This record gives sequence, C-alpha cells and structure tokens, in this order.
Amino acid sequence: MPTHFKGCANIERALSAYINLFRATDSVSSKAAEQLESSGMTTGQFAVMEALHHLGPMCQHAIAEKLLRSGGNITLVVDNLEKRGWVRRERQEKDRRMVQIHLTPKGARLIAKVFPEHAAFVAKLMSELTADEQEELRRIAGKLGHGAEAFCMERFKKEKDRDSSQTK
Amino acid sequence: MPTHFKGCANIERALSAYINLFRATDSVSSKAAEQLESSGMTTGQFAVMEALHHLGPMCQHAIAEKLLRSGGNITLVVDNLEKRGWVRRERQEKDRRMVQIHLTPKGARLIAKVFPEHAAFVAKLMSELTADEQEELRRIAGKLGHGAEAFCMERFKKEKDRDSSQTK
DNA sequence: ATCCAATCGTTTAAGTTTAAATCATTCAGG
DNA sequence: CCTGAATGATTTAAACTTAAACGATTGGAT
Repeated sequence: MPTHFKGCANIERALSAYINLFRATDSVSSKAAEQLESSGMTTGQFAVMEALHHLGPMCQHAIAEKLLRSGGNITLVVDNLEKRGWVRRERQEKDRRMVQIHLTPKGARLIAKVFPEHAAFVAKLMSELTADEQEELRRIAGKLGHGAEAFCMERFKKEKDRDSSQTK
Repeated sequence: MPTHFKGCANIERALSAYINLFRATDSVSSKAAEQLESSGMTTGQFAVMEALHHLGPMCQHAIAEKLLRSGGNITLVVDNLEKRGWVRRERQEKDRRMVQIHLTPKGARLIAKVFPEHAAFVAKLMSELTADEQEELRRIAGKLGHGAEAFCMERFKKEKDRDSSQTK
C-alpha cells in the first residue's frame, strides 16, 4: 500500500517540521521578550517604537498593518507609550480622522539605545546556528511565510468564486 | 575595518533569519488555529487533548510542563474541557495533591477524529515547502530550539555560580 | 511525633490580544 | 447642500496568559 505509507510519511515529516518550527520560535522569542522587558519595554511597545524609529512618523492604521495587529491593540500600546512620554499623537490637519504618531526626543534616544542592544541579543541567540544555517532558515521560513499567505489568498478566491456562482 | 563590517553582517543575517522565522510561524500557526476553531476547539484545548490522546492520563503538573504553560493556565483549560464533557478529573489516592486527567469516551472519540484532520491541514500548509526543505527546516529549527534551551541553562549556571560565590 | 520545606492545584489580579460596536471625519453622487 | 458609504481611531467585552498568593497535602529531618 504505497499510498498509505506515502501519506503517513508526508504528514509525519510536515508535522515534525512544524513542531520544531513552533518550539524554536517560542523558545527564541520568549527569551527575546525577557531581554526586552529587562530594558523596561514590552514587545508590543518595542515593535511600535522600532517601526517609528526606522520608518519615521506613521498613523496608527499604517502601524497596525505593518505589525499585523488590530487597530484597538495599537491604540492601547500608543496610549501606554504616550503615558511614558516616548511618543506623542499629532492630529493630521489635512485629514482629521488620522493621528500621526511621533517619537519624542526621549523616546528616540531610548529606542536608539535599545534597538542595537536587542538586535545583538537576538543575534547571539541565533548564533546557535552557523551562518549557512541562518541563511537557509531565512530562505525556507521566508518561502513558508509567503506560501501561507498565498494559500490564504487562494482559499479566499475559491470562496469568492463559489459565492458568485451561487448568486447566479 | 573588517570587525565592524563582520559584526554588522552577522547581526543582519541573524535578524533577517529571526524575522522570517517569526513571520512564518505566526502565519502558519494562526491558520492552524483558525482551522482548529472551526472544529469547535481552541489551540490550548487541542494541545491538552492531544497530549492525553497520545500519552494517556496525566496529572496537571505534567501537562503544564510538557506544553510549556503555567499551572494556572492548565487549570482553566481543564475546567473548560470538563464543562464540555471531554475530560474528567480523578484525584489520586496515592498522593492526594495530584489530580489525574482522563479523556472521557466522548472526548476520546472527538480527538481521534480531530487530530488526523488537523494534522492533514498542517501538512497541507507545510506543503508549500519541498520534502527536502521540510527536513532541513526540522533539523535547523530543532537545533535552534535546543540551542536556546542550552543558552538558558548556561545563563542559569552562571547565575548559580555567581550566587554561590557571593555567599562564600 | 512534630515541624518545615516542597509540591500540586486553585484563585486572583493584571496585561495582552481580538472582534465588534461606536463616534468622528471625509468624500462622492445626486 | 445632503446623504450615505468608507475610513480611522476609540471603546467595550471577552478570551487567553502569566505571576503571585493561597490552601491542601506530602515527606523528610530532628
């Protein structure tokens, strides 16, 4: 029964890769989060500050899209960053629906210090792998990430096709 | 200045691998969670049921350790599973501190049906990669995960050494 | 035998996240 | 000008997660 065996082997291989992928990410990112919090910053706060640091002032909608988070979440994170005096909200005159988020001088100084430290820490965690392995991981994980997005789009397309054929 | 360049390249390579790793995991696992929830089960519930399914009855502490979750979290998940009639608690007579968790017949039937479906779905997501890529991902992610644990142990050891030398 | 520390499960408080409802603003068409 | 759809931000409610405090139980040391 080759089909049975083939199916099992395929699924086992895929699951095994998935489990290791998940564990590795969990392990590394929880250590990264720990290090960040010892710098007095949550991962969400770091992500927003880092985006502002590298891309300049942004409105909340753009931040949410870039970080793959909900709008409500960004509102809360920006609230907390504002309380700490690291960012400020600036209502756009041109379109008063939008609020542009700026780093304050204090916030800019902080992220300029914390970002390289954090990057070095993550690099140290990743240095369990050789340079070649890191390259290969980057390539494969990149392919998988983009593939999963494509998978989603494909399903969405099918659903749309089905819906439109139903309405006929 | 070779050192400067080397450091930057190393950090960039490591960060790039980390970002892709994180994105890929986020993407795949959120789709996996979506599929599970369409089967009427949260990821936490699935993880506990799956552990019981493959390893047999376990006490909550063992479950928490295996799933890398807090004890309080397992208490809540088991509460919800119990409410749905999928597991039952059984106080150990030998050591009355422990509560062993058993699948009910209904729960066993459910996980026996849901697990293969979910495994097939995850395999389909992972099939964006070739068999060789999956093998390579499994190997590299495994190395990284174990390496990160070792990194943690190493730090722990250092802290212990420092503490014991302080008490001298 | 008694006390003390460790272990296990539960509860509580706090933080993070999302989806959904809501409010304000903009913009396009009649 | 008005109306209604679309967009951006906020608020709310719910779920999940953790750490810490707590109570019950065990086992070992004295």
